[in-house]
Amino acid sequence: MSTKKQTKRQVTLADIATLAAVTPMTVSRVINSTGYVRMETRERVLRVVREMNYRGNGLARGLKRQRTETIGLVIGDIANPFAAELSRGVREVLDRRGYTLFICVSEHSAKEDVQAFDSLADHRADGLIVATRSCKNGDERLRELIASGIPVSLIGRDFRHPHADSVSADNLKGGYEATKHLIDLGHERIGFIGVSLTRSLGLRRFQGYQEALNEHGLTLDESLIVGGGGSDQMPGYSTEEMGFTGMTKLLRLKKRPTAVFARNDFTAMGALNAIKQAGLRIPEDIAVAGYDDIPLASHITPALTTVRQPTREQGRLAATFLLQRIEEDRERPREEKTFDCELVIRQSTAPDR
Amino acid sequence: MSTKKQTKRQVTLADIATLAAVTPMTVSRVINSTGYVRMETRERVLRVVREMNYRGNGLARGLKRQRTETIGLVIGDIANPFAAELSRGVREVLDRRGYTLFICVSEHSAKEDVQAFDSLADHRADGLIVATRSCKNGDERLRELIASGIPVSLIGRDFRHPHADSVSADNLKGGYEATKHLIDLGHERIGFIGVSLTRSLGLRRFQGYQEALNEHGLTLDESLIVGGGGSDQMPGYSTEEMGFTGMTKLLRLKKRPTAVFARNDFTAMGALNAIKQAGLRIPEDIAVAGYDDIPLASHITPALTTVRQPTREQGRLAATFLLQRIEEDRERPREEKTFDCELVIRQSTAPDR
DNA sequence: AAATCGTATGTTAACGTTAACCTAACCGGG
DNA sequence: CCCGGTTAGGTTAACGTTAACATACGATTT
Repeated sequence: MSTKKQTKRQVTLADIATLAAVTPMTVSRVINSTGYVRMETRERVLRVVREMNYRGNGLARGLKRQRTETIGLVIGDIANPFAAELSRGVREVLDRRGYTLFICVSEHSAKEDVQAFDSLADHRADGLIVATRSCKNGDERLRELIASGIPVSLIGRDFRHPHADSVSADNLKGGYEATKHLIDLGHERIGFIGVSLTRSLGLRRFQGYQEALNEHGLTLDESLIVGGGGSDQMPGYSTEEMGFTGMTKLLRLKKRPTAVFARNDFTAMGALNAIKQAGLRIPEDIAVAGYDDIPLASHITPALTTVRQPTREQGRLAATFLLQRIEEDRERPREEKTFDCELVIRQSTAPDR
Repeated sequence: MSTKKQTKRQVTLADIATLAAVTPMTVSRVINSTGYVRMETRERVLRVVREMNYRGNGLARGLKRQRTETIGLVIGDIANPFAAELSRGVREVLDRRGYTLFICVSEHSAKEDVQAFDSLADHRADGLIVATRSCKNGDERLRELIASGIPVSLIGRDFRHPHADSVSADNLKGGYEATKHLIDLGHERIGFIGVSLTRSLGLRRFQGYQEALNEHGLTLDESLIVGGGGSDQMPGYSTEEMGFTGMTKLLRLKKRPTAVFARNDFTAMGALNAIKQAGLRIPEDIAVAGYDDIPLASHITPALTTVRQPTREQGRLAATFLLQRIEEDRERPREEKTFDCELVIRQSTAPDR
């Protein structure tokens, strides 16, 4: 009835108990719907709970129960549609099972990666889903956390551990397929935009590109590999910039490529733009393939040929693995699943000439 | 040295204390670098801490200290570049001050909005930053949380409260400016893509559109208002679809518009695509303006005329307000700031005819 | 009529950490 | 040689919740 000036101390079970003339335990029972409580008592308690605007203290509850019903998701780049779709898949599963998802963003820096792990572990999340790129410090800390008993599920992270489940897409094969598609169309000078030759050669889709060239008797021309300019850790949203400058560089070559494969769709869109501004046509003059099949890919002109990975499924499965480990057997050996990617052919690729 | 099978019970301060032959309090002092501890003791404790792979329990610490050094950010759509940029601004400030950010996503549903608030409140986040669209239930719960003493900072949310700080951009003016720009170019039939006339007329940028038409003696033609098709709550990433179908509808009109203003850049890009596929040129046949200035906007052909809001600044300021309220005066009256938007004129708009 | 059972509570003791207070040794100055 | 201050700890009692156990009473069952 009267609004309390409850600014200093929070309302506790004990406060409710006093006002409802019962013990804290009874209030606890009412709130959690456990044990026996007489209907009349229940209602009296609930009335006070509402009147006092009581909020349970998750810290105390978690401390006592030794679980928080909370899962942490660590992603590298929040602007990335891939991360968005992933988190939807994760949430689909968690929501149904009554878990809350907290997302931490590490913006692709190793330091923040470790910080994110620590925050979530310290707040006693019941489990972690990690979707950031591997890095030495991060992997090291992850190993410690797993050793200390926190269930961990990995998505597309290049890190194996006997007690961490792992989900990924076969990006090597995806990169291979996209490149093979271009080769099958008759292209022989195929550029790759988005890796720097001095680092980040671990990128799976780039390895697929190399493999496809190899297998089809084409030699890798280093002048056709561009991108990864400044930092290798740049957040995804600026990769269209990389696509643009990379493509611009390729267009200035004496013998420019007739096709390019971009490390992701944003990069591809930057490339598309560079080609258009140079007055060339896609796919007639230069064919372009991307990776990820972001929603926009089919909504631009020309629609982008790209590689789709089952992103939401990866999120769902990672969450499912994690919950199994949490609720069933924390000690079981790791589950692992690699999804196939699917080449989506649209209008941005066509035969050479 | 030897790896413990620490799977059941977590390592606690008391465990460390026993092994280091001190009391838990001393270990606590070492870990928090408070009070007096002899160098030798400190090192002995730290050695055990490392050996046992000890992790502090944030729940217990938070319970005791009555603060968790954690801030919750609630956003509606994780795929939205706006949300991404916002969270960067927030994080910039929080990181510097030693706070951890947990992000909750509510996918634009009222129920999930409330759930997100509750999760964060129950886990005793020290404060909340709310960047979701207003809804009745959400506003109601927010009021309760604020009443129960949780500091809240709002971003672009249509909800006022005497004790919640608020940051926003003047989207009405932004919508007005964009529309005026089109009018100044001589356009008289200007479409709007992205609202349904039966609901969501509260959209500020649409109100700006209406106002601009009014002030320049143009009558609002309802057949030029399209979009908002199915759910009004659709996640942002599918809005390019809305732009495409909306624009397609406009193109089929007997008297089609010579310019369109889209509610956001994704919608604008969908519209761009529809126009191109219809064989028309931008901006010669139809001028297009978007809203938000997402990174991609300047990287497409034609580069998109759009309205930029200082997104990162909004995040920074919301976080700053929140920390002030948390650390200085929880009772102070609300701070409020509305940022100006900036019309960014690129190649997608040109004079009529 | 005693034994048994289901219902409706209350009591106690943690969960892991730390603020606040207390003790004791040591050091230099008057 | 005693006093006050610094250093290096230890002790106690919470923070808010709940699992486990204990109690009490009426209703059956034997």
